[in-house]
Amino acid sequence: MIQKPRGTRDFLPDEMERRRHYEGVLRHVAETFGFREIATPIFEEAELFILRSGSNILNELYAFRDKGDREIALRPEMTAPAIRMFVNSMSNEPKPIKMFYFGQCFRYERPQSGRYREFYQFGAELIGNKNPESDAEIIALAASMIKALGLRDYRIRIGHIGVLRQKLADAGVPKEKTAEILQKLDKKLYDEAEPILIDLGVSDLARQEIFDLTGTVGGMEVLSNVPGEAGDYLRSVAEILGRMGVRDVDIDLGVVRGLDYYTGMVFEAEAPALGAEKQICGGGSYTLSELFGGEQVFSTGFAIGFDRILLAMEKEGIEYGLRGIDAYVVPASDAVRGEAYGIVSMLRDSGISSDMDLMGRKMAKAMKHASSVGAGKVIIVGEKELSERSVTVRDMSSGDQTLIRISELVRYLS
RNA sequence: GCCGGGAUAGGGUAGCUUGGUUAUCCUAGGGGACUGUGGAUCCCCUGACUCGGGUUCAAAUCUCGGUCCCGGCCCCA
Repeated sequence: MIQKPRGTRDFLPDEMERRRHYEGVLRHVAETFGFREIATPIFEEAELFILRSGSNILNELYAFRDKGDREIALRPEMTAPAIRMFVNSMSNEPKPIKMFYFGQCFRYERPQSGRYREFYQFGAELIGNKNPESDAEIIALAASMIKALGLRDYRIRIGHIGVLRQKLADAGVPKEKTAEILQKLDKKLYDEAEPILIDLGVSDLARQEIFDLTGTVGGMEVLSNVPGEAGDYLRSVAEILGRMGVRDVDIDLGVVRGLDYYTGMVFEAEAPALGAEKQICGGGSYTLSELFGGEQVFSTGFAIGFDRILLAMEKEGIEYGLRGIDAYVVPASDAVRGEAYGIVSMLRDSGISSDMDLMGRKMAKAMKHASSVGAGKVIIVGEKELSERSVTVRDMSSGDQTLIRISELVRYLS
């Protein structure tokens, strides 16, 4: 038997219906914020992703050479393709450009809980300007999406990469060491960061300031302790979020994100119930367009790990009720089967989802089947009813039955 | 890439320690009883030891390797 490749999944109809439903919830929220959907290719020139993330990502990329000798990679994320698209074809559109996307991405990693080689991301990018308004808008969108899904236990943490980078530079940390230190700080591994800083000759005072900064965690009020431009900036973001009624966010200046290209505000959301792979959303402000041959344009965006957030919802016991089918048409005998085809067809033409027995089952078995496919109503087509140009409509949850004229059926079921 | 735990019908499981009849039970699916009414009962049927090698008279069971899954580490754009 052929198995599916490692780290991939099949989605059976029940699961797919649930996924499509929540995907629709996310789309809807994005649209209410004035974002419009885009789609980009599932594969791109590998170079695109290397430009964004550095050549070390090649290890985790599904990359191959195609028949035309091109270096191709399955997309590992969708920010770079979105910005490439912007540079290629949207750079003269009125700003800000608000776009969102949903689709699968691929990473060659060891699969574990909430981590797959083929996974789904829902993301949004706001291209236009670097200002608190844009950042607040993006955070508000992310917060609204998570809320709309019904997830309860999660935290959104907002930080600012600029402050920390500046601080490290001022303290004399060379550029090539910055990433390593930021990585330690991101995980709050102060014990491991300290000796590196000492080696680099960073003073006691500067080290203390760095640790204090990354340790600035809490509600919006902790921002009053943050000096300088970044402090003012985040206070503006917080102010706008407050006006928008976004409450479920915290400040954590230790949020660092992995990448060099983030320029200012960064944020993450996590669902603690997920364990090791608990991050459900990540984003921030950045510039990428200049890397892809365009002018430098400031953007801010985020991506939600769709699979993870669904997993978190499942762990919280949030259940999705399957829709089932509106009507199931059951001929009472083979003699009236022909009439039943006409009725099911009439219902379908009117937009009422309907099905009928294709297995040649007798009535009792057909009823049973109607029940197992979640039919709301069963339309019993029998000789007795037909003689009055009617059918019997049985409500499957109550068991009540009514005689309805065929000419009235569509109206009755609508 | 590293450490650990797993894999028995479509789903969930017993059996494995101590190798030995036709591999257990539940559920699902198909058919039938009920001759025009589902979620009830009864009967029948379908359907599994992850794959490959080794040990053995004999392997679901012991052993080695592959594959996949799960928990964690690394990484996480």
